[in-house]
Amino acid sequence: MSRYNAKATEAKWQKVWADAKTFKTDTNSDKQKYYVLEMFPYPSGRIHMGHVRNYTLGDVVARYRRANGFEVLHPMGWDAFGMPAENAAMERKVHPADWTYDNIANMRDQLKQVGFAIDWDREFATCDAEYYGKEQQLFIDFFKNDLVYRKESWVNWDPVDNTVLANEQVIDGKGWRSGADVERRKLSQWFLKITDFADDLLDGLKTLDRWPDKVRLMQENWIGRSEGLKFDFTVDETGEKLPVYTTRPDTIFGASFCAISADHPLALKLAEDNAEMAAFMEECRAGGTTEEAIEKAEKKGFNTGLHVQHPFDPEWKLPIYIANFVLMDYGTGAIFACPAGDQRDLDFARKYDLPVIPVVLPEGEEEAGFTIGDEAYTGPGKMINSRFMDGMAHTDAKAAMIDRAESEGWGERTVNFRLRDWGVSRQRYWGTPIPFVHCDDCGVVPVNSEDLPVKLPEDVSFEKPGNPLEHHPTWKHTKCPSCGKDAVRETDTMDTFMDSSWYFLRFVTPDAEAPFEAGAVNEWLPVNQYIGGVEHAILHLLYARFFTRALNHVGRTDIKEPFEGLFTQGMVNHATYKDTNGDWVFPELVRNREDGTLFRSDNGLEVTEGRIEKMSKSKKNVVDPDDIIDQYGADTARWFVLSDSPPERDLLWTESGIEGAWRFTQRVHRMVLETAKDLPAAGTAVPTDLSDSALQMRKAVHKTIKGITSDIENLHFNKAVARIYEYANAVSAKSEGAGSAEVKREALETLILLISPMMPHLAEEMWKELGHDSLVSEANWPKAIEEFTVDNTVKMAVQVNGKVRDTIEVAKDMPKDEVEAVALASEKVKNFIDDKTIRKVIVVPGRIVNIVAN
RNA sequence: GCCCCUGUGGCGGAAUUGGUAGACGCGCGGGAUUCAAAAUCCCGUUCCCUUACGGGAGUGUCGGUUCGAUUCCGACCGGGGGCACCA
Repeated sequence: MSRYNAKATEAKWQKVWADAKTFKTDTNSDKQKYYVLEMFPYPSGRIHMGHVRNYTLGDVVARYRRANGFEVLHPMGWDAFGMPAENAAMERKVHPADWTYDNIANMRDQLKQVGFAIDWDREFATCDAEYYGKEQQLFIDFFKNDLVYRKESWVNWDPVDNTVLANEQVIDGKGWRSGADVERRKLSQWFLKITDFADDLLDGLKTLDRWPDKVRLMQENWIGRSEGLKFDFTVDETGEKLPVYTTRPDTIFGASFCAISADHPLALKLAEDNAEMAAFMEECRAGGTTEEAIEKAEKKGFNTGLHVQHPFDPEWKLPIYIANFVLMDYGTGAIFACPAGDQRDLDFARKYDLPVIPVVLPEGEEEAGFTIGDEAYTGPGKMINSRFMDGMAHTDAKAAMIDRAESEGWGERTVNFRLRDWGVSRQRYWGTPIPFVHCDDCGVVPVNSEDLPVKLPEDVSFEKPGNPLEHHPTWKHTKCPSCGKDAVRETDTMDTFMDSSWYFLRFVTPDAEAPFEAGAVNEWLPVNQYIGGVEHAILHLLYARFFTRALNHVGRTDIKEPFEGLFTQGMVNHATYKDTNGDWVFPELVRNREDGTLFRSDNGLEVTEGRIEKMSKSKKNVVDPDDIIDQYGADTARWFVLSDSPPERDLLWTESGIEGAWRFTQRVHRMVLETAKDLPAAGTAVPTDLSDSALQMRKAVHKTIKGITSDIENLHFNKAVARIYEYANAVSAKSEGAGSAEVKREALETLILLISPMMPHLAEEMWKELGHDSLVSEANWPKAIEEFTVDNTVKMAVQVNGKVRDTIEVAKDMPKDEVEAVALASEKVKNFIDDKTIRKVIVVPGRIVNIVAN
């Protein structure tokens, strides 16, 4: 018997599907709709195993839903704008567009080889003017609805390359290319008012019950809603107001200083004639801006010499410091500090020798001896040293303080968010141009919609540092859309997260004149199952949720949430290898010696195996999907990425694992070919009279259908794979007598149907081998016949004092007392009860009997 | 620093969510087939004691709740992730 030729067979069926447009979606179908989407890829050049895993997961869902009668939308596109294309342009002198479209062509070919059930007719790239022109339209819509504004904002500035750097391009405070010290600069930039939706984005999380809890929690923390008190201090020396926000108004009598951000207006004003202070503020700005950097940095301050009056005692003066841990973006950019109740404040107070007054007494502590050492106390407790709040629980004190401030009129209850508005300006070429014009007379004016898209100029140079749009000779010179006078185009382009915030809408009606057709979008959205990496848990998913709300707000859709179900898959890992020179070695070059040591096949150097890590080019622990498909076929690769690990966890890629998967594809092929000729014709009914072994097999068939169906519904693909292995063993078992041939056919056909979402090419080939003229991709998902999924008897463990001593097989519906009698009758059990007295017998029907004796 | 996740044989992982721990796969050992190999098939495989029959221990560590804990609670130890211009 010939072996299964995966390569030829897979190409054959891919052509059949493509020619027949098997996976084309009818947007206006009457069938129940199901939208399954994997996060679209960045066209980096070649697909990697992470892509194979991601798109295979989605493909199983898509094919499974199709088989269950849904009209499935499963599209593919390209997240095609972004920095790597510009880097390639600089390094290799290729145009970003050429580089990107070449990469797309490559990756499209690669993806098609894996045999995904995708409607390729809907494909687009976000760098198509056709796409980003619509995005510009939406941006102008948002502008007209007051969701877009401009403000000054800080950027990382590379003074040598004359360019704005992304955080990842700043390494130890230096520009990644120039090595120059990075400066912070203020630029006028475009923002989207995501904060308008902060409460709604938070509330919406509660409705997303098919999202991982982890992702919802991350978003919740990101939005960071807090309730507190906002009030004005009075600056003692000047009488000015200094607004502060605090989430701990209960600790106000523990206040020992006031801290303001280095970007605070008061600080800026004071620094005008204080060079030392200005230098300190510069130093604050030079530090990292990430939360981590701020939290880890040493707490430093600069005494302004000014004071504020305590709100409850005008004679009580608190010094005002400029501090490096206070952010201008959060709250009012000014805080009062209670060192006893906040670690940062405490570190600061110790450093500058400021008072530390405990105000919250932990339970079990005596007020008399209680002091704060090196650790602030942030937990619950009773108020002390706090006048009218003394004795209250700290939470009650917080409410009482806010109430008092409000009734006395000097402060107000305030909800604050950590979430900041979304800065979408990028000073780069390869992105969606922001469709605005700067006119001396009319100000900032949107481009007229009939003039969209504002296309990127093609003749650009990356020789000069900085934004190519900025120094293009003609592109930015235009006429004002409003008054017609000479004017200048905006040269900022949009954050690529804009592009990925609505692509899932465009897929529904990819040829629409408008960005999308609302009617169809309202029918198809939200996406029923969205699948992608957890690295997008916050930004992409939050921006997409915001964008969807914004579109709803401007009247373009009826939907609020874009993704009903979310699944975040794990990474693909592989062992790392290093040779004796300390160079990383590709796994394909590593060979085994008899004694278990490793060497390089190309130069014979000794190799040691290192840690298991995420596949990455830098460590060379990568396996190229093309090589795997070439060697084993796409089905084997698909089968392997589905097996072994739960999809939400990391997958360990191993040579032996992929070989195991390959053996199974061969096994299925062999099982069908060896047996097909002896089977009754396709469509033969299974008789009701069955021999014992035939009945046994039929039960396995229907139990398996039931199990696999539930596994796939719950995305437990690794369990489905394990169950199919078990099932294959059952189908291979001998069965003879009445009905055995008919059951064998049913069993084999079921096997093929069940693997068809996972190994579609093999399934197609075997379906034909079993005598079918139709495509298995068009076949219905098998239905379990309930009567064959249940057994009349059940095996139960019998424990004595919690230890299993025997198992009994009893009728499924046997009453408890009878089960107990059977259990007690067991010789083995009797031996263990011995002369002990039976105190209690617990019978859990169908599960266990536990006899407690002593 | 803060927040979150995770820990089960030699390995990846199952365990109907409080009810027989180790399904299934990989690896390993033994056997069959073969002139031989590849491929394939069968048997065994948590650890310790025992020829066997059996018995004991066991889900990172230490406690707790329970008739019963991989599962729930507390503390600790190890590994991983996120923290605003990478996408």
